[in-house]
Amino acid sequence: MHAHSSPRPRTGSAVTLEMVAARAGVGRQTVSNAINSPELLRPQTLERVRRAIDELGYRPHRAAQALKTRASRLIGYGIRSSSTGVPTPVLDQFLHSLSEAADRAGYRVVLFAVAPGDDELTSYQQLLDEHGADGFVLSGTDRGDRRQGWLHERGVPYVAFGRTWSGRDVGDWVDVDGAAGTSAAVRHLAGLGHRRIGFLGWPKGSGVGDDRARGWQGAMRELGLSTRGRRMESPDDPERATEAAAKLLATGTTAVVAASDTLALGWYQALRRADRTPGADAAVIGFDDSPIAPLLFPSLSSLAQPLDAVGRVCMRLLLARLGDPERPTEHVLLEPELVLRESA
Amino acid sequence: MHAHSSPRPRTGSAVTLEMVAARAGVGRQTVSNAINSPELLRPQTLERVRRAIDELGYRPHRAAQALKTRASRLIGYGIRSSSTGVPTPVLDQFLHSLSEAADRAGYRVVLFAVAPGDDELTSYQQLLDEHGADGFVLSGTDRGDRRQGWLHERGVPYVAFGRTWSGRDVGDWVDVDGAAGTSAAVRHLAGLGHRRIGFLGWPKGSGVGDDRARGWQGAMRELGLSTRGRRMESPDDPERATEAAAKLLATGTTAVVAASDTLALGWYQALRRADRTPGADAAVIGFDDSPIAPLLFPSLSSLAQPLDAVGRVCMRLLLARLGDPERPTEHVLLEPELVLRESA
DNA sequence: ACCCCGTATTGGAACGATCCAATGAATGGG
DNA sequence: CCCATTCATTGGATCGTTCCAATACGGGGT
Repeated sequence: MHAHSSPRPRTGSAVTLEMVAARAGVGRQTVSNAINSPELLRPQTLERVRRAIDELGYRPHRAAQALKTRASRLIGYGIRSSSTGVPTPVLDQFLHSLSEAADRAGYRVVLFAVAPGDDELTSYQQLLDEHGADGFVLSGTDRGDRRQGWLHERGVPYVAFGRTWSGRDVGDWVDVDGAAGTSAAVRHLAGLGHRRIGFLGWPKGSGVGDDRARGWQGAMRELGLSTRGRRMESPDDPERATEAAAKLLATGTTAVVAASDTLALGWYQALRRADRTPGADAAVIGFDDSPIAPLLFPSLSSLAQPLDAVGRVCMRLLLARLGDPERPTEHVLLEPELVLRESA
Repeated sequence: MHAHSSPRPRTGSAVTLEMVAARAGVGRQTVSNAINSPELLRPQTLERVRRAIDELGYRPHRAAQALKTRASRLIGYGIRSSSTGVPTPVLDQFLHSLSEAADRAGYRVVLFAVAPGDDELTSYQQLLDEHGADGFVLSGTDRGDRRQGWLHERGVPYVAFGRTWSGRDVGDWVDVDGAAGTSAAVRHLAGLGHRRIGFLGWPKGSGVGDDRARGWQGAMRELGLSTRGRRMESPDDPERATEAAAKLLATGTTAVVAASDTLALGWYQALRRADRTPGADAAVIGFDDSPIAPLLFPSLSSLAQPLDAVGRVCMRLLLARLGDPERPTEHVLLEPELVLRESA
């Protein structure tokens, strides 16, 4: 067993194609081919070049490649300026898987600050003009989002995490099927014997929220259960959510599906004020499986968005689009996973 | 009032220096100078060139710049592979402010996946060899972290969010002063009349945790309060935290400073089991001000890390280092902010 | 009028990769 | 044995910028 330190040379990073070529005793282009079209080389030559490459620790200079091939192998991810108040949600794990998937394909994710307000598009324009990205990933699309249309018009490759909520449905997207999630939640609660299942949602008008409401509604109908008076709305705020939950409780609702974990917490609090506790006889299922869910007492069942998968699929669609700008658009809906804990 | 659409031309992004030069009727280099050293031009020429630049919507091609200047104007941020289990914490807001600060300085943050395990350093090596980043930002430094030493040896510019917990203290870093935070928390609780103030911490050996414990200890001593039997340890897990908190409660502890919000939740739960409720007579202050803090009932007071500031300062130090590799290293400690809510 | 000097402006060369057309080597058929 | 044909390999030109050395310009001093 040899020494622990890797045998690979930690050469100073000024190795060029030409140097590798000299070492291997071949021409410059042959080395390039060894990397990009190995099938062109005679096996024996290939072997010799490959040895030279890793003896010298050669890596192609990305800027030089980008300049010649007109492709930066960078994917832009615009993060909206914090001055808009709310930072982009759940971005963490999504970015993680996105950038891992990108790496596997030889791409990288580059973050850029998006100017708030009217001219958020100029940030995209700028990155494009600079050739600073080959394509984009959007997230947090909402009604009236101009980015999809804008990018589409210009034929810029992109994928959105989140469907097109307004305007024509253009471009590739990946989204989580909120309706399928809430629908599964309803069926689970019904399986536990609940009949008076309510929905705690956001005010109508938000694409995401309405989608989640629809799943509850659909499942209730299929099961032959009445939805009358079982739907309450509240902004995503604990105090208001508690009030809305209290109203549901007053109508004899025994279980609730919530559009977010925050709203689910409203149900917790409403129960507590009524001197009851969440669980078998007063169940609740939240949405997003935020880090708080397992920490609550009792721990909160919730619908987890498959963010890892979303990231991977986004990158798959984007790469396909980069490879063939003319291919038909593709939409992918992924199902959230019902994570069962004590609250249901 | 003119039409809403911006008057700036949305030119296809193939504008080069040469084209601008032709339009302005000057030489190629003059345009370059207009951008990089405007003081060299006669005001009149400068004006003419500038007009040509934005008539054509010119932006320098970053790859070409990078190739010639040997600087990519990209900052690498390695995110560890998810297969290690826990995703990097609190990364969200930090990345946000980091990348905004970078943008303001004409830099951008590029994410790269770090191979887990032994050879995480090869990911850094690779990015360097490719000239894919001019410097790095690290976060989540812990004991036995080899990255700092490795980068330092090679003279690679970097900043760490998190001090060097082991080995020689090398390189620039920015960190949050955990001790100052817990110390402020103790003083606040003492100001409310508490005398038997406990500490709920992580097992000894983690740099961050020990630091937070130290602040509590120091403040207690200064106030002439005894710490005997008032410190309990638990991993960051609700159930175990509850047990530890229960022990503190049993010794008559009336207020607790916790090393994390999760641990603080343990105190909540211990109280609840004893049929009491967090608040004036049984206070607690958490750490990190996670999103859950305001959602709890009662809402949790917590020490918020100034992540926006950390991001900005990281970028400031890194830019300074990039500008002058020989400058003395700089360390910045920022104080967390005590966010008071119902629990204290 | 001449020369000189500083300021303003210029085009060639280079960064390190890939594209392309051309060359050299090897194979096979007549 | 030679030429045609394929296969393997090569060096020149190029991407768009900046560095560099050289040139053109405009006065001021003698």
